[in-house]
Amino acid sequence: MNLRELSEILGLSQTTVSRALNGYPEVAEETRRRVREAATTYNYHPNNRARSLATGRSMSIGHVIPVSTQHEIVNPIFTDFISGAGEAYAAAGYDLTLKMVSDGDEDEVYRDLANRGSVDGVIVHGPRVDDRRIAMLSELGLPFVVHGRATGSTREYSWLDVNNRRAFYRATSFLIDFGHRRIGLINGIETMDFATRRRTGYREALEEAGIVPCPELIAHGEMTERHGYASARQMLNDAMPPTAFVVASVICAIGVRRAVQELGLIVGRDVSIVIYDDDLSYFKSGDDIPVFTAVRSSVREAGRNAANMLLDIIAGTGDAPRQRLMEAELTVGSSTGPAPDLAPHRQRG
Amino acid sequence: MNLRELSEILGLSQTTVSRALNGYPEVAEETRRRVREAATTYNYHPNNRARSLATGRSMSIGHVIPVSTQHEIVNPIFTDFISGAGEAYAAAGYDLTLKMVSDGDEDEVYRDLANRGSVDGVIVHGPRVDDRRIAMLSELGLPFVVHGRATGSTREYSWLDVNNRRAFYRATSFLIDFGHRRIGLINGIETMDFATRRRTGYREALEEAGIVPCPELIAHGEMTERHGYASARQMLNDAMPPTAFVVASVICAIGVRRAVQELGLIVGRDVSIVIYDDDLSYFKSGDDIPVFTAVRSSVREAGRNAANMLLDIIAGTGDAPRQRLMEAELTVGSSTGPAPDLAPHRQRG
DNA sequence: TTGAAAGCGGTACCAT
DNA sequence: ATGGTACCGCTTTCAA
Repeated sequence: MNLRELSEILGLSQTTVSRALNGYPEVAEETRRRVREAATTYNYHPNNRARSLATGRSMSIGHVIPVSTQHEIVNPIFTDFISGAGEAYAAAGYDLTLKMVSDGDEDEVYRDLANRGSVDGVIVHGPRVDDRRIAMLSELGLPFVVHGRATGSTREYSWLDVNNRRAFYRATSFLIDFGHRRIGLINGIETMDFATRRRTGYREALEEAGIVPCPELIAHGEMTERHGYASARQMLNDAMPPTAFVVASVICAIGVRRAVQELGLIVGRDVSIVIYDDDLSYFKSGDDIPVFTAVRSSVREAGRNAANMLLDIIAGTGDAPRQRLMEAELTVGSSTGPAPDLAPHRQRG
Repeated sequence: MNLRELSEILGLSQTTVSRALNGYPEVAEETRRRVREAATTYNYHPNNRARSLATGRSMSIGHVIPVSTQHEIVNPIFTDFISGAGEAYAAAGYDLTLKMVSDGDEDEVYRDLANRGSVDGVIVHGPRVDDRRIAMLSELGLPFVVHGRATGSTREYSWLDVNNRRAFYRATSFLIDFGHRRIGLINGIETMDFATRRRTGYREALEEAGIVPCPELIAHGEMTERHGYASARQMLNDAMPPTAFVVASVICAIGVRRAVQELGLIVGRDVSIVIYDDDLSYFKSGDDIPVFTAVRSSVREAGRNAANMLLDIIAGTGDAPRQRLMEAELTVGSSTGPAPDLAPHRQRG
């Protein structure tokens, strides 16, 4: 059933039927009622492609997810983020076009999206330090919002980010306040922008307390159990081992804990662990971590916010780039027991 | 730059230009060369929407992911599956439209997708036992492939699945062969079709060995650490505790291990654990599991296969429903130590 | 308040 | 081998 058929049945013009269905004010209420009824009866649904062609808007937003060929993990936080964004799109009648793209081909994917008009805007995921995609998208004229930020980009652009620097500043300060002086940082991949911000927050906290950051106590890598294990193991074997860790993901923390245990140390007594993770849903507030502090933010909400930001931009409600920094939530305690004593227990040597 | 403009520049008709660009044989090679060159020079890209309207194909595939409102977890295997499917789509010039949809609205989403012609086919994710979506999609006439199966559906339909029954049959038999008689099953949510198949495989292995399956040794739930912990804990506190567990996810297994340890038992000595997981990439072959057997299959490959299956169906290369069962891969050993002795160590009581 | 008709940017049939 | 033209299904001026 298409518009022409429906209008013929009703004995009205396509114009009127279209207007009635799209809520134009000049249609008589009685006519509108008839049209709506007929649309339901005959199960009429406007064809998306035709509408898109006529209006020039595709009513779809692109999400481009970099899938690294080296790092086999597709970050699950994308899933939550997108799920939040999806809600916003559904409410606004937009579709979501997903592009998983391996490292090299990214530019082309964006160009293609813009050139072929398959989407009205894009959300950029996983920005790297000094990400060149931002300049490219600005030039393409395709509206976009970055999930995260790209340090070093000279242009203005729209983004939504969690305050990673602040979260890690707080997590580190938290440990320092308990008396820790040697604190290891198990961080993400160094080229990712969020990892550099986290490191900055960590460093700031140390420096503020008069502690000189020590390169051996900072590890970068993919967020896996193995990375947590290997990094912690190495740090703990050092002449001056850390008494605490700030860990950038729950999964990593599991590895850290294993390393600690293998050395005959006890988590929460000999070594304290503070975890940051964008999403702890798998662990229901860190069930598996006997001693922990979780700094958490709602990824789903971030997705919804970013999507709405982009829809606003597309609607042209304003031209200036929009920025939004979400603060992370700090939770202290363990769901499996009493709140841990985070003070360094004794000096080992 | 659109087709009309390009053809005017070239002094050719739109028809010829279109044919040249789309590889029709009747175009003179010299003409084709000129056209291609001009297309590059003027950065011409055909508009997707217009093409879709003209051809009647949207060149997009829908993936509908059920996002349960109760269970806050979005299964990360979707991510890998979709990433594999994305490769297939990219190669075939298709887009991927993603719909994350909460329980209630599913029907409407499929109807909408079909009615508005936004996609040429869909992949159905997370089928439940006797899933009504299959009947609905058949009636809608929208080509679809199910990732998994729906027991109880009377119709023929296309699907791609991992042989869950067989994987759990093997995992269970494996433990039985080592002498275990009381084996706990930590399974997924009961209404999910894959969970019932897994349970069937587990039961078959037991029955074949003359062991009567015991309801207290079967736990269903969301695949979280908490579920693994709580279920294992309860089973181990029973008068007749299990000497081994078959666990349906790595995350669950972490909880199982915690439960075992809390009771002063030792994994690999007092209690054996066999894990099945669709994707172990987070753990790099189960780093964190000192004793394990992983039955693993490549989710990404499954996604690619399912996508190609659907594209075949759409291309009409055949009309009969296609089915494909992928066998899981069995790995025995631990990356963190020697292959474990899986025999039950001693009788506790 | 309603309708006629000109697009939107391609594809594909029918001529030549 | 190339061109003319009628669509595809909807939106949107302009006219009545």
